[in-house]
Amino acid sequence: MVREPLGEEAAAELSRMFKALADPIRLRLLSLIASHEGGEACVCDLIGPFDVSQPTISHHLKVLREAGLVGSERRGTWVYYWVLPEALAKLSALLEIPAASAKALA
Amino acid sequence: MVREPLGEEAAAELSRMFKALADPIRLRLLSLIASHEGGEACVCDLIGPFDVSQPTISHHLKVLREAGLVGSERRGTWVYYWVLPEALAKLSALLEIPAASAKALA
DNA sequence: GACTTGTTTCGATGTTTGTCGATACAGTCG
DNA sequence: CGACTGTATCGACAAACATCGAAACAAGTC
Repeated sequence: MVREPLGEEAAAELSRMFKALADPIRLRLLSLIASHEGGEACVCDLIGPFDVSQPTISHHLKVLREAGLVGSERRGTWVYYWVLPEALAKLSALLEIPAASAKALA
Repeated sequence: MVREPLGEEAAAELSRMFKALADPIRLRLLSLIASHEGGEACVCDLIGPFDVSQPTISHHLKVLREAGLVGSERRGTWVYYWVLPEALAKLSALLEIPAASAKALA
């Protein structure tokens, strides 16, 4: 982010991922999934903690899935979700601003 | 994010910051500012690269400012913007998922 | 003070997003 | 097969957002 001025296409793709994170419910969902034992959680684990309806949770999970932040799979009756660490790592790396480029140290 | 299931208030605050990043123009603005020499840039430097009107750029800068991602100051005729590294570092740290919590390694 | 340039705010408009209830689909168990 | 549980999709609606042009504001110059 500091070295390259970030081309239009790259910015468009990254903004899609950040957009998926730009909702408190989706952030909490992601956190619930990541902190769940085994690194995965079924939808039934994810509905209780929220005040919104089940279809709404399902919608948010779809947004996370289409953004490439989580994977999912049906196993029998339940659908399980897990975090895709590479995607988060990509965003995390982007936001690491070398101290040398901060204004105060320039 | 992995250890704590991320409380409602924390999620709300973080989602506000991610929302500011959830737009390709704002990502490119941030990148332009961060990569500009001296770590800061005046608005006049930030208009050229985009196809949108100048008020729209000003609006996006306001969003970044209110999200606490950049600081700004008027110096004579021009207004300068710079990145606030602590804010980005906070988000970056949040997205660092320890490998141990990935599904495959659980 | 009047003019000019750089920047922000305002009001309006079309689009996107979050949410819901109703419904459809998938799998399990009698 | 039929009933039941878990999950996803659909259609609708209200709220939020990106964008623009016009207008206001700020600082410098004549």
